[in-house]
Formats: sequence, structure tokens, C-alpha cells
Amino acid sequence: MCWIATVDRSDDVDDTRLGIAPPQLDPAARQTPPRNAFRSATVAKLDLTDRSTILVAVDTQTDSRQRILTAARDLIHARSYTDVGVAEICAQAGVRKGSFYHYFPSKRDLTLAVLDLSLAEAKERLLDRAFDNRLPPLQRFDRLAELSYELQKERYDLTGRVLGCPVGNLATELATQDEPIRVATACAFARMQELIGGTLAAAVAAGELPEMDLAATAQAMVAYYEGVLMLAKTENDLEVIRRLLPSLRHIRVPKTTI
Amino acid sequence: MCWIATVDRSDDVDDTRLGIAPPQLDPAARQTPPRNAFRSATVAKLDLTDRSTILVAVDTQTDSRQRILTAARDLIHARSYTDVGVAEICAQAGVRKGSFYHYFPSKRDLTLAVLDLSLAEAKERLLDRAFDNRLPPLQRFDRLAELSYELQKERYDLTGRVLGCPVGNLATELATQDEPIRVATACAFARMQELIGGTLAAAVAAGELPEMDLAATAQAMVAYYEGVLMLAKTENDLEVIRRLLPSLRHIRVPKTTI
DNA sequence: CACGAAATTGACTGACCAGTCAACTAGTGG
DNA sequence: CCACTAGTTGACTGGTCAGTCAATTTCGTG
Repeated sequence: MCWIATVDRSDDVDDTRLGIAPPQLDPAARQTPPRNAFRSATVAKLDLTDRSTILVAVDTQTDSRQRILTAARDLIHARSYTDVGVAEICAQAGVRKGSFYHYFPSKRDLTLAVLDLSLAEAKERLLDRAFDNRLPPLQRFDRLAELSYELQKERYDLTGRVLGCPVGNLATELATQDEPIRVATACAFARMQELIGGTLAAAVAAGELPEMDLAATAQAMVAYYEGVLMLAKTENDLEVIRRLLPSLRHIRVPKTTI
Repeated sequence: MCWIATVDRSDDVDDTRLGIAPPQLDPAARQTPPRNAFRSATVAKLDLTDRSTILVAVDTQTDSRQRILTAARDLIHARSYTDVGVAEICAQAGVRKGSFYHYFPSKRDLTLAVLDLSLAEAKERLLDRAFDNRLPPLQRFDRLAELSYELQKERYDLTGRVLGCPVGNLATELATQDEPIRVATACAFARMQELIGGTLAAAVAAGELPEMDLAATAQAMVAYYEGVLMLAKTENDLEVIRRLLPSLRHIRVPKTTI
């Protein structure tokens, strides 16, 4: 669904990607915005040669789903899955319960979607930046430690608490009770392990690190990473991260010799 | 409250400590056991010179409190604090709700008592045995890894699940929401850190380990330990413990040089 | 026996839980 | 106008929650 509006050129409009192909835009469409329309605006610079305005394509799809997701992500991260109810999530998202169940069949499905969202965010803001191939292998661990500290600090500044790792928190709370969530969190850890394993392999190939059990060392690093965040959360002290996480680079599991 | 009974000497009676001082024992007390009395027996070897029996002092205090404690310990360890209700704990303990609140003012107070119980058990079955002064320092970490595996296996054989560390589980779930529990779990971690720190100091003094930041290394080891248990729980795989935990001995945080 | 203390019971309180679903609203196209 | 689709509402269902507390039972002592 699409709607077109003209926006004065002086408006501060962000030039973002167009979610809808130009042929579907109808310049003659009505100009009154539908309910909630401006929540998901995307901008299309079309023909500007004889216009003084920018045409804006507005995706009328509501953003209720997204609001539910982000509300759930924040509440569950700050507390726990079981402690945060659907009613509270709806209240924070500004929707009613029926809307919630329109978008998510169950609380668990919402939480699996929250996990996907958290992973996407961690990928963009943490993993891709830390494990950038342009960085020397060992420096990636330092980068990981720095970025992790910064992200935890961000939440701390908002909430007054060290919140720990959203994946680790959910795994710890639910692994014994909810198999799909256990599997999803285990997959998340496995992905992080792969990234670390790739870095370790590069470092060994470059002669920067000695031979070792790569898979086990990568997994041990994931364990250490999660453990440090757990301790920082328990102490409610960001300095625990700063003090302990840089030593991630020294974690080693030697090859087993029979 | 105390009651005395004579027990035939051939009975297999454990020689344990006496909770009640001898002058309070009345040899003429009646010999019929009160309700639930045998649940909390303590043994007193008194005057045996002209007797063929052992006198047993039986504490008549009911064991309802203890049953509530152990029920809560098992349920909360297997699931989570928020997910286990008071009603369910009472059902498993075989008491009614009023009894629960007779012994514990609140669910949180129960959980603090559960933490104390878990710590006492960990001290007896894990920490005192692993950190036995008769063991060479580095062997203590190996012993810690072995015993931890055995204890987790014990729960796994009963429940079909790797349950993780009860302290770490509670910390992760509740640190941001319940200050007394956060503090209690932080204290538990600090105690483990002290034991480890003492072992590290001994190893450094014996020339078995190089200089390092002792406090940070001990804390890093606690983090690694907890992280490994979390991963094993997430994977629901005891072998994760076997593969990763022995490397605990290699964790190092060097002294910071300015 | 009587009495006081300890222990137990369980109905009750006010609140919250995940999920259901008929009714309604909004938008689009014919 | 109507039909259809997408989205929203919120009362309802059957259940659970932590905690309260008067009544009852049990225990120990004199």
C-alpha cells in the first residue's frame, strides 16, 4: 500500500532508500495522510527538474509490529522473559492485546522474533565491526571488547543497570523449559563461535598464534565472553567488563593428545 | 525441644555432632516418638560405661521448613525463580501455604535461604574438596573441573537437562530486579573468587605460575567457569563442560603496566 | 487435666497471566 | 454503494499469582 505526498523542499527530509518501485507511484493519489501513515515514511526523489518539492512515498503499513518488537526487546532485556507480561509489552508499544496476537501467535514467537532482532543489531553494531577483515586478527578481539563495553554502557546510562547479554540471559532463563528458544540461543552462540573461529584460523595461518583446538578455543571464548557479562551484571559494575574482557585474546584450548 | 530415646547399639548410627548440650538431656523422658520426630535426629553418645545402647537426642522440630527448602532448590534450579510459584513449591514439599509463610516471610526470603543452602552444599561437595590444601595448587583446578562435571551429571541423570550453576542462574534472572538477591549472588561469586585467588597465590609463591593480577585472574576464572556452565546448559550437552572447563587453569589476566 | 506455644490449614484478597475472538474501523478497488 | 483485506479493539475465558490471617490442631509442660 502506498500513498504519495508532496513535501516542501525546505523540510528536513532524509534521503533513504525507496521501498517501492517508481512505476507504482501514482501522482494523482489523494493527499490526505491515512491513520498512522507517517510512522513508516520512505523518501523518493523523483522528477525534480520543474518542481520545487520532493515527492514522498509513504508506506501505509503500520509500525505496530515494530513497536511491539522494540518494547519487548527492551523490557525483556532489562528484566526477564517470565517477569514481563504481554499486557505490559502492549502498554509500552501503544497497542492493544488483539494487535499483539495479530502479529505474533504467542509470547514465545514474539521472543524468537526479539532474538532475531537482537542478533541483527549485534551483527551490525558489534560483530561486523569487531570482526572486520581489514583488522589484524588479534586486534579483532580488542575491538570486540571495546564495542561490548560501549554497548553495555549505553544501556547502563539509560537504565542504571548492567543488563548483560540478551542471548545469554534468555538462554539461562529458558533453556530447560522452552526448546525452540534453547535451540535459537544455541544457534546464536554457534554463529559467534564461527566468527571467532575464523579469526583464530587467520591468526594461526599468519603465525600470530600457536596451533590449538580451534573449535574448542572459539567456544571457550564465547563462554568467557558470556561469563564476563554475567559477572558484570551481577556486580552491576561496567568496570568488570573493562578489566576482564580484554583477556579474551589469551583464551586457549590446546589440541588433545592421546 | 528435645526427646531422648535409646537405640540398640547394633543400629547403624552415624556419629554426628550434638546440637543440644548434654545437661538438657533428660534420661527419664518418655520414649514414644512425637509426630515427625525422626526427621531431624541427632545422636549423642552419652554414658556408655554400663549401657549397651546409644542414647539418641531427637530434635522434635518438624522438618517442614527443610522440605520447603529442598523443594524450592530443585524446582528453581530446574526452571527459574519467576516460573516456580509458591503453590507448586508447597505441593512438592507436602505442606500448605500457611506453613510456607510461617517459615519464610516471602518468596524472596525463601530464595535467599535456598542460596545459602546451595552454597553450603557447593562448599561441602565441591569447593572444600577441590581446594583441599593437600592438593598441589594447579591440581585443584583439575579437581574443580572433574567435580563440577560430576555434580552436573548427577542433575542431568535425574532431569534429562544440564541445569547450570544455581547461583549464576539466579544472578542472571534477578540481578536487575531484586537487590538483595543480586547482592547475595555477588557475595557467592566473591567467595569462590577468594578460594581461587588463594590457590593462585600459592602457585605463584611455589614458582608454578608467573606473576599476574591475582584478583582479576581469579575473577576471570569465575567468569569462565560460569560461562562454560551457561553454554553447557544452552547446548544441553555435558561434554561442553568436559571439553572446556579443564582450560580454566590457563586463564590469565596480566598485571597492567602503565 | 489446663494452658501456652508451635505448627498447620485453607479460604480469601486483589491482582495478574496467555490467549481467544466477535465486532469494529480503515483503506482500496470495482 | 458494496466487497474484500488489513488492522485494531477490548471484553472475556480459565487459570495462576504472592501474600493474609482466623481457625484449628498438635505439642510440650506443669
